Parts: sequence; C-alpha cells; structure tokens
Amino acid sequence: MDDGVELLWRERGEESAPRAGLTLDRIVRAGIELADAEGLEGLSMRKVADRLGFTTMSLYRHVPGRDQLVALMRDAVMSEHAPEDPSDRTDEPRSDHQDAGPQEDGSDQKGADWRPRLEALARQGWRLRRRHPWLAEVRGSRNIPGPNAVATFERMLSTLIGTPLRPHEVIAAVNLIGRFVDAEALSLVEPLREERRSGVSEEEWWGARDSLYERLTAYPTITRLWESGGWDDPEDSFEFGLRRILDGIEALIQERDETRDDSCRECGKPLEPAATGRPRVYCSRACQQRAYRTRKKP
Amino acid sequence: MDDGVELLWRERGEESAPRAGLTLDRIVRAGIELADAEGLEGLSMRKVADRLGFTTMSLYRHVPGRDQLVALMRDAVMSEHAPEDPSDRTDEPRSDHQDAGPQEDGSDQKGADWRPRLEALARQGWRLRRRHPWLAEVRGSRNIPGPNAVATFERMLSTLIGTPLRPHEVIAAVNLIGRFVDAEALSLVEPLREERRSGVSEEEWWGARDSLYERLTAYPTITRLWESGGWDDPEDSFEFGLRRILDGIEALIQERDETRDDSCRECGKPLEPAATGRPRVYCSRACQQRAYRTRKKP
DNA sequence: TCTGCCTCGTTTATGCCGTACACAGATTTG
DNA sequence: CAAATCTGTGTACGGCATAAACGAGGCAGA
Repeated sequence: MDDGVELLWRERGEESAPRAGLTLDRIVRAGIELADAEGLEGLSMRKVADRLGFTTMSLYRHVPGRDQLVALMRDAVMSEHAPEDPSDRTDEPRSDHQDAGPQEDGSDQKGADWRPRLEALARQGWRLRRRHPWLAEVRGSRNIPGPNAVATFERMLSTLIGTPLRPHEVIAAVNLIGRFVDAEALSLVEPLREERRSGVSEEEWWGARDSLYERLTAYPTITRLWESGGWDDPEDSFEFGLRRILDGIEALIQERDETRDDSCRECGKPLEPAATGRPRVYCSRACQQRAYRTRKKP
Repeated sequence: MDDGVELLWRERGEESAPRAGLTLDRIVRAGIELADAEGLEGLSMRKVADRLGFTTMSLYRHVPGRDQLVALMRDAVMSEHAPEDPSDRTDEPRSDHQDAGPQEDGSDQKGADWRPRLEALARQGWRLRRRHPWLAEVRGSRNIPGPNAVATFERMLSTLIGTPLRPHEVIAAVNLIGRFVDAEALSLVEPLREERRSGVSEEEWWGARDSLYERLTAYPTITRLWESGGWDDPEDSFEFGLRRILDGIEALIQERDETRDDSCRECGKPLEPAATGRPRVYCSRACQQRAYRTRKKP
C-alpha cells in the first residue's frame, strides 16, 4: 500500500540527526554509489546495508522496500542539473531560457525555437544517463515521478506547446524523445553490465565468435555492407537517432503549419473556417479564453 | 565457455526420439509457453522442468543454462512469420518482394520503394512482439543472433541499400528502427507485468494516486495540456513514432539525393567530381568493380 | 523513580532463484 | 560381455527480498 509518493515529494528539510544512525539520505546516497559502480542489478539491500555498516533489515525502518529506494535514487539523481559536458556538440542557444512556461510574449511567434530547446533537453537527459547508466535500467510502468522528473517533463512539453502541434501530438512527441533517450541509454549500459559480469571486454568476446561470422557471409546485403566498411566507424547512434526524430517532428510541424486552419490551436478539435474575415484559430470562445488565461498566468 | 552458437545454428533435423524423454525442442517450447503466460521474469528453470514433469537439473543435460534457453526461445519464435493482422493498417505493397537481396534489376531506380518495405518489416517486428511480449525483455549486448534474427536484419538492410544513404547510415537507420520497436514493445509489456504481479489494473492503480495529481496542478504546461484534453485519447505511440522516424530517414535520403555526387555510392567516401563528362558515382575503379560484382552475384 | 510506549536496529526464518556436483540407471559401443 | 557414454535425479550452496518477533534506548507522565 505504501507507494512512496509521500517519500518522493517530502519537504527536503534538515535531517535532524547529523551524526550517527541511519537516515534516508544516507541510504539513498549509498544506493546511488552502489548502482553507479555495479549497475541496478548489483544493487541489493544487503550490499547497501553493508556499505553503511548496518544489517540488511535496518534499511526497512526507513524505506518500504527496494523499489521505493530506487525511485528515491532516481529523483535524487535527477536533481543534479548536469552541467555542460564540453565533449557534447551542443547546439543549445546560449541565452538562458525560462525553465518552464510557454513564452508567447510576442517577441517570437509560434515557438519557432522549439528545436534547439528540445534538443538541449534531450541531450541533458542523455548526459544524465551517461553519468548514471543504471537510470535506464529502471523499468516499469508504475514509477511515480518525483519533483525533478515532473519538472523535466514540463520543460520538454513547454518547448512544443507554442508550435501548431495538437495537444496529444505534443505529448506523443515528448514521449517519443523520452523513450528514445532511454533506449539509447539502455544499449549503452548493457555492454558495461556484461563486461562487469564476465570480465571479458565486448570486443574480445565478439572477436571470439568466428563461427558466427562465417555464417554471415551467406547474407548478401550484410556482406556487401561489411565489405564497403559500413561497420568500420559506425555512426554515433544517439546523434543519428536524435537528428532523425527531430527531423520527423519538424516535418509534422511543417505539415500542421500548412494546414493549420482546420484545427483548434487550444484543444485540437477540427474547426470550420470563418466565412469572412481573418481565419479562425480557436474552435470556441471557451478555448480562446482558456488560451488567453494560460498565456497571462505565469 | 559454451555460448550456444552451435545450438542456435544447428541443423534443425528430425529429433530422433519422438516418444518420451526430454528434447531441446520440448524444453524450448515449454519455455515459450511459460514466458508467454508469465513474462520473462516468470521463466525459471524449475517451472520449465515442472511443466514437463522432470527435475530442474535434467534441463541442464540439454541446455547450458537459462540464458542460452532464452536465446533459443527467441530464435524459435522469430521463425513464426507472423501473418497479417487485419487490425494493423499495413501499407505494405501487395506484390511479394524477394525476401533478401537488393533489387537493382533496372525496373525501379535507387530503391524508391524503401519506405513501404521498411515500414512493413517494422510492423512485422511489432506484431511479433505483441504476440510474445517477453521478446522485448530479453536484454543484453551479447545475444547471439540466430538464423531468423539475421534474416530479418538482412531484409531490413536490403530495403535501404538501394537508396543514396551511405553504408554506415543504412546500418544506423536500421538499428534505430530496431531499437524503436523494442522500446515500444518494452513499454507495452511493463503494464502487463505490473498487473500480473500486483493483481491491480494499471488504470485502477494510477487512479488511486490522487495525492500525486494534486501536485501536478502546479505545472502550467502540463495543466494546460490536461485541460485541453491532451491525455484524453492519446496518440498510438507506435504509429506516431514510426511515422516520425521514417520521415526523419526520408529527410536524410532527400538530402543525400540532392548532394549525391560528393560521396561514393559503394563505400561512402567523399569523391571529387569529374572535371568533364557524366558525374562520377564511385570513388575508384575498385568500388565500381565491387558494386558490379555484388549486383551480379545473387 | 517507575511505567509504558515509541523509535531504531537486530535476529531469525521463509521462499524464491540459478546451478555445481556426485550419483544411478539405461543405452550404446568396443 | 564389459566399458563407456548418455540421461535424469537428489542434494546442496550462495544469492535475493522481506515478514515477524525481539531487544535496547529515550522520553513522557504518574
């Protein structure tokens, strides 16, 4: 029954006992260190407790169970606003944007700068997952988002809300990016995990699989690509994928831009064009008002 | 040391003992049934053995270990060429394509039909993963591909090899699609797994998390999207994502098409344009020959 | 000062998991 | 016919999450 919502969203006050004894924070920090070093499957209640010098069961006085510990670790780690990594080509605009909230303050129209903003956020997620690869290993459809996860989500949504995309498309696009980053991160961890477990490097292991490669010569396309060096220095799969997906989203925005007039900018429902005068943008007075209010609020 | 390559690629002959006794095939089939019903984490050697009426350790006479069993299950399942599911919108062309091999037989130029072909293969993978959701749960970077996995890969590559994409781009694009299908499948399984484990439906569970939703009202973009019904009937995330990614690939192909002349069609290296006459397509006589040979071979 | 409760950590135990190893019966091979 | 090989069994180990009962210290009120 205890799902950890309260734990995740608790006020982060001063933990009263600074000296000895277990605290939630200490447990979470130990968990993060452990997972950084050994991956999520290397994270066991025993090991966390050992690292802190307590017995396994002592942890359960502070955390309901392993799953909730992981949730706490996740949110803790998301609060590290990963600083710029110079090794990233970041096309991020230097001007600092307001973190959240659409910026239809007149100066730029219809969120034209969505792409660099969204790209920067995707890269930030990517950087975070390279620092803590186990993040991508946290699976499940019932991960309660903590404050930091929600803030990131909010920020990503806000990049697209100024575009002509319909509400459910904004959400779908952001989810797509999110899943993409996670998928890339996952295929980044897996080699690490295998190397840890086996002690054999990836390259070495695959190199010892000659009997497999011999069979592959029977496939013409694979062989042809092999011979023309397609595997010699492969594309950076994150960069490649991100670009493709952003291009795809851009194409959709373009499409919506051209046919903008037939759907409400606020709720996405189709709207019949006005017979005379300026083309309509909202399907109803209610939507117009709502848009006005939200534009005004923040 | 036994990695299962031989097992995966063994000739599938008549298993000599038809009556009693354990066989690899029986074990693999039992494993598939179990995983279909209980997911990959519900697959244990004990349960497989029980289902067959043998002891746990008897399995190890036929399979080196759990991991290799899973690999065998994977390849077994990939041989089911999933028939058309009428619930899919399949834009697959009706004319049956040769399964493998580039088709530069003159009739169609530069693989213009790559998109429906690649899309059909992605959908086929998606169908397979809906039938056997545990497929997406098989993780790891050292999964030895069986004959069926390689055949699928070959077919996907062959759709793009006729395009102006460079070799490493062909590979990156196919990998992107593959990871996308897996990621979607993974987020399809997870709710199932949670429901199995907890006995509570997804909807019910999230519905009971009021205390979370209240906190969300503090985020303007989320609230705005919520109020305009963005979550009411969400986009089909597989369809949405697939379209975006294919659009992204299409954009890249377009780009390459326009600037085709500056890279070798065979090896992708940049090539200087011929001073006179017809623009060059290959960077060297060697590449030209290689292309000719591979065009001729199959 | 005594009493009862509350917090925190410990001890013990249950039931899963993969699989190493020694053994036994059957079957095949020399 | 004897030896070797194949197949299946039983037991055992070390790992995991966590349930339940227990004990020591602090602290409030009588």
